[in-house]
Amino acid sequence: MIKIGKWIVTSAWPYAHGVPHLGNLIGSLLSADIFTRYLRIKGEDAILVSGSDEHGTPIEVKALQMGRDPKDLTDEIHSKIVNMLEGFNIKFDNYTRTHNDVHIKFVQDFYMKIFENGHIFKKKDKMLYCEHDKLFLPDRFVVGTCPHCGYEHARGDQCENCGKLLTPLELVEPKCIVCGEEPVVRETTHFYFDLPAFEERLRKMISESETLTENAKNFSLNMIKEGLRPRSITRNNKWGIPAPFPGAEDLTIYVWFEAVLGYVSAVKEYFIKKEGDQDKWKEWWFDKDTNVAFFIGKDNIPFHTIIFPALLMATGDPYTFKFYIGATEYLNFEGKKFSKTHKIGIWCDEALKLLPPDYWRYTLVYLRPETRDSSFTWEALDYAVNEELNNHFGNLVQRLLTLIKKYYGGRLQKADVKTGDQKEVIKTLDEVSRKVDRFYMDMRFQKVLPEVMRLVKRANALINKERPWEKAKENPDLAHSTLYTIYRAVKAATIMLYPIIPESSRKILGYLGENDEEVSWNAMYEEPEAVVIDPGFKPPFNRINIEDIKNKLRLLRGDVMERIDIGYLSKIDMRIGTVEKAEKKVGSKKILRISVDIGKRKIKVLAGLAPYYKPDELVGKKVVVITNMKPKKIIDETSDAMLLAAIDDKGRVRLLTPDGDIDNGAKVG
RNA sequence: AGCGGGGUGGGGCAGCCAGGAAGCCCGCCGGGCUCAUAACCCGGAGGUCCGAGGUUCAAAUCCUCGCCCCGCUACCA
Repeated sequence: MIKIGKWIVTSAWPYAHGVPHLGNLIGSLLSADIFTRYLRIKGEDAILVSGSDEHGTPIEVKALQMGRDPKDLTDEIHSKIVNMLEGFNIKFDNYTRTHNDVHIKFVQDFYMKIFENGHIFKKKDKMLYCEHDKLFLPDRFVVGTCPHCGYEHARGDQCENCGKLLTPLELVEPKCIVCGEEPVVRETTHFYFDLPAFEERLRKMISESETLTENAKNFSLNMIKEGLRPRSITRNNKWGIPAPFPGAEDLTIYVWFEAVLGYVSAVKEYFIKKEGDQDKWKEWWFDKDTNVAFFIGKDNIPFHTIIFPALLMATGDPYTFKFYIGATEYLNFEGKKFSKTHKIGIWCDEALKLLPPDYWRYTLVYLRPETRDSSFTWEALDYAVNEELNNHFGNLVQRLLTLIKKYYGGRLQKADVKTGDQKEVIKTLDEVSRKVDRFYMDMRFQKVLPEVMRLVKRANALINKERPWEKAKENPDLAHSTLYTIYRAVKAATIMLYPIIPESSRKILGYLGENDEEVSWNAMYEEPEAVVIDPGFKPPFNRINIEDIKNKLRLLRGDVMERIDIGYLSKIDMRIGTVEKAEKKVGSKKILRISVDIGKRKIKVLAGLAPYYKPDELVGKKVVVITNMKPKKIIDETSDAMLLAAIDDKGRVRLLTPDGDIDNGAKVG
């Protein structure tokens, strides 16, 4: 295998004022994880770093409103994000934060160096200042009347009504968004980065880049053509990294210009923590052959193609510019933008309470907005998980394992391909793996899925056509080679999906008898002499019910569930009954077999109450029974009804019982 | 306004750069199979490829004009 060199993989730093939503996840953090996993199974040397971006006005204001210390607030949110990453199996080598000593010192030294190199200058500016909150107000913290159309709720940067771009000073009757009072104009001095000085070098760097996409290049070159402007790099915030320049005692570095340097400082911190080496990071960042992959949203492209490189250039240090930008468009939620205030969307912490991480990871890749905005829909989740992951892929795995276990005692010797159809499957495997390899390298993860599915479907078709369950007796050689071919296809599909669904892939590889910790891309081309499967295999995925998940989400949020009408309720026949007999079902830990007298007849219920009630406690108790449930088979016998019980968050279970005496058979409603 | 993306059977998309019989997935209709989680496989119906004009032996694909959708636009994180 050809090694491409060292890789630094990073993602946009989540802003620490809340837990990211599914759109943030696929755009940056998850994509970076997938790419890194891909590089590693290909044998590449990669480190994955990112962190929480915790400075800046929004957090300062939020803390102010909550009466909390900003650090205290970001501590909390940072740890939530860390938990969330763990939950989604997103494994960073260093997931850090901007309020840490290594970063703070790095940023100050970095800007001091640029300052000494003469690329930073001072300029006086007029800004709105809120005397009540003692805060300079950035664009979006001011609202007022639009001078063009008279719209009263125009924001400081743009009027949503007429679309014109504004500056806060143009607003008629401006108001502070925090307290509503009218701010005053104040003069402040800020430090500016001389971006235009780098126009030529940037143009050269971008147009000569062999790693940036056409799209990113054109977009960036266009901006340079329109002319770059100096950018102010300081703010009046208290919550931030103090600007190191002489005469900048009251200023902090503007978050944008500070957080990006985390890409470098997080690598530095990684090597300090790992090897105690202060300078090892330079072997990575100062190596012209080190590849740097950024996973960001589309709005962030110029920052990574223009501003960040210009800053690196300004230091005079030999930074690598072998940049790969994996920019995504936006993921919307059922056609609308994610919005916390309008409760549109799903947030990562909620998502983990609803489904296993791999189900989300697969669905998010399925929806990954690579060429245009896409939209999360419940139908897409349903399709991705139930059809593709479960019915096609999961079921194929289950079929293969069952066939090997049933007809070959769990051990399959190597076999050569025997039929044209088997040959076709292997040919598909080769084709698909080549394409998938390219898609990963080109950061087109979404395209991986239909390709792998093509192989999976071919494999399913081969089983149907060659009928190994019947040929195992009449033509064992044929059945044998069919199964070995399927085995190769399944293993290949599993490895190709590993970066996307790592937990499940590892599990499946374990079932297939691959017990290595390290997953390797090349293993998919190997043909072991014998395959010994794990006899304890289980279906790798389960079908999900979308309505249940929606309801679970409503419960999580404390929302009311879907409204139903009275007719719906009247279909449920609930009766009062008395428990007549109760006994533990043999061979089950949880199930009790209960007979309930409901007046005119007796009814049998199998209920999972053993952990909560002793059989004797139940006898004689008045309970509520749903008598018209469809019979449900539990283990080896059927249950004809259901008892109503309540369960709380602590996992306690209590049966419902009527208040006072009432006859058995009384209708509940 | 500027820049970018897009308009292809009921829905979602590929194909367009390097013109040559319109493809994939879902849905729908019909059939097969029972190894597999009512899962799997096969077949069928269904399209003025936004409109108009042009280039060409040949255009979804190239050119011109127009219509319609969506996103981005840097001292916002």
